[in-house]
Amino acid sequence: MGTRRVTMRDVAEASGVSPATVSFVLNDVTEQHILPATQERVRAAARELGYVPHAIAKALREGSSRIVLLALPQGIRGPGLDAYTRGLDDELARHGHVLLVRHGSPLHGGLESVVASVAPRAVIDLSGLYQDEAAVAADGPVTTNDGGWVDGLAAHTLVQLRHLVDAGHTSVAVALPEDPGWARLAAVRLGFARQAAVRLGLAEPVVLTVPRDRAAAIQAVRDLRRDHPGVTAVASFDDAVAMQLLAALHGLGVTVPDELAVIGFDAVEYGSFATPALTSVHIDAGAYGQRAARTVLGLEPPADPPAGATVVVRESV
Amino acid sequence: MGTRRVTMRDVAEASGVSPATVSFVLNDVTEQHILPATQERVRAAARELGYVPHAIAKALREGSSRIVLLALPQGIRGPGLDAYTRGLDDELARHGHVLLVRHGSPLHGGLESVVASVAPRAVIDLSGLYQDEAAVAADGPVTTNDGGWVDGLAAHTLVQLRHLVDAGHTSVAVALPEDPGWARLAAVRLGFARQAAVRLGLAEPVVLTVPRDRAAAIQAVRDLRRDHPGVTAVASFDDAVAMQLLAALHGLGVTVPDELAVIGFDAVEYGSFATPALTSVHIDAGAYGQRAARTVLGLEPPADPPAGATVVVRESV
DNA sequence: AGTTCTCGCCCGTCCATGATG
DNA sequence: ACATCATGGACGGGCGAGAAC
Repeated sequence: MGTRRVTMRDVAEASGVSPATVSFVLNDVTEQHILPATQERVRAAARELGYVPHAIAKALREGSSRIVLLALPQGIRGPGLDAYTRGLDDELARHGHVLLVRHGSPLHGGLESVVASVAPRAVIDLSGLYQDEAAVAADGPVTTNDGGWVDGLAAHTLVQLRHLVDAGHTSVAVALPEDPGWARLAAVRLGFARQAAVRLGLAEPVVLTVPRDRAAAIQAVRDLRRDHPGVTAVASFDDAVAMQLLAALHGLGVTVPDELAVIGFDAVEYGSFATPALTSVHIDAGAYGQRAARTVLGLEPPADPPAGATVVVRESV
Repeated sequence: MGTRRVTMRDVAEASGVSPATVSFVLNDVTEQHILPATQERVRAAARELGYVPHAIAKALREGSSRIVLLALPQGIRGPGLDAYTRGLDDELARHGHVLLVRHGSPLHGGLESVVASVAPRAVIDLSGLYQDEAAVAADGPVTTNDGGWVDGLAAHTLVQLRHLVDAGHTSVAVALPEDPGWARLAAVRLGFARQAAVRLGLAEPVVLTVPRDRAAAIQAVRDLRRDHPGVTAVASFDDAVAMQLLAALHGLGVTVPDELAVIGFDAVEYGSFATPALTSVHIDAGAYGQRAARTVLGLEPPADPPAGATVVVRESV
């Protein structure tokens, strides 16, 4: 119980040297020449005593902890983001850092106070991607040190639309969620979709906002089909929107994919349980996470751009 | 750029007192009487200089940071857990603490190294709930300082089964995921379901393990119906399993809920997009999170037990 | 020159000790 | 002698430039 923690001074005493020497040995400071014999004694003592460096003391000295903070909004999820997080974590671990996630309620004074009380080595703030409409107006760069995650979304959106083109579609709609919490990201993604349409020689995509309410969603789809009868496929913001769409189309008696094709984004597993099973875009974001890690740590990011996205072909396109 | 951070000594100098006095004032130490006029001067100086206490130094002194760490396994999600996290976060914020989440890969040496480098005030480790089968064997108490979250699951499982009983079912099955990552929690939940069955006067529930693979899932359901024709309802481990089940039943041409009713757990939004829309159990875990926060902070947890779960009635039961 | 040590620093906390009226 | 108000400085644990052997 009351056993005080083992400090460097304990190790120093046990091995008959000064704390400074212990520090040099345990940190492999090459500028400082320590007799191999001494090194051995120090290491042995450290091992025997079970010395563990005190992270807080180290952080005080170094000015920041070895934590990297990933700020995410509440309730934002998805396979792609999971992969991103994993890639980030792995690469950080490789360099002795730890990834901690802050699922930020915008309450609580926001990030600053958290950053102040954690003193992380770096912060990757993705919460700007998911702001309410008020914040959407001021659209500067969404985020910077994300390792290209947001830029990657552009490429992935291209993959999504290209699949529709490859399936023979020439006039498509883009389905966006109604939720204001997604407004910022929805706007970003819509921009990417427009760019992709241009590159693919498609007509300007029709925008379909899908309401939460089931009846309203059905109405929205009905309107789309009436106003834009030429549209034969819908590229969805994500799989949740796609599945809402599928449900609405089922309600309307529209067959998928024959009368209207639907493709999701960021393939979730449960998409395969829909009827028809949802075709979607699988995003392997691990490489982006790794890039982000190297960026925030000030290391050279890998030259080769990350691998992109692939289409998970099921039944809805 | 090179502006050194503002320290307590700067504030002391600016207000003509010693650092000690600044500390007493800013921390509202009542044992130490400081002239109100002096207090005002100190506070004014702190405000003007934009003094922010250095969290790491404080942590070094206090022995631990004001971080509470929530350890979760990779990829574990759900509305209930979200609510739990939010309740936890809110209550911690109310007491000047910060919740940080560690989405732990069991690699990276696990929690210990993270704890060592973060020195959190407390750790709530829910990762034990989601271990592989090897770890399942040694089933001690799953977790302790979770504010009753796990115990709550027992109550919620009772709500789930009770809904089936209220709908007139007398012989039910429990659907569990095949994924070994869920084995531990599945075992726990199955235990709760058995207890609930006893309390409700139901027969011992039949266990249905639902394979990932679609064809295999269909086969499993077919077997269930052949071997246990008396079973008229299935209580699912979670909504994902329930939706798999729905898909399999659709494939078999079994009508839901007439021939077989299905109820999910931890109502996800996309359950409403299934056909038929999935009836599920909504878990309001905020109060559990709050309890957990108070527990780990050493405060008195609220006497009244948290509100339970409610059934989201849609179409599948 | 080759090794090792002394000592101040990082910054906030709080006990023991003053200073003042 | 006695509150009341304020301060010096050790401490937590690791680091590393410069001094010392």
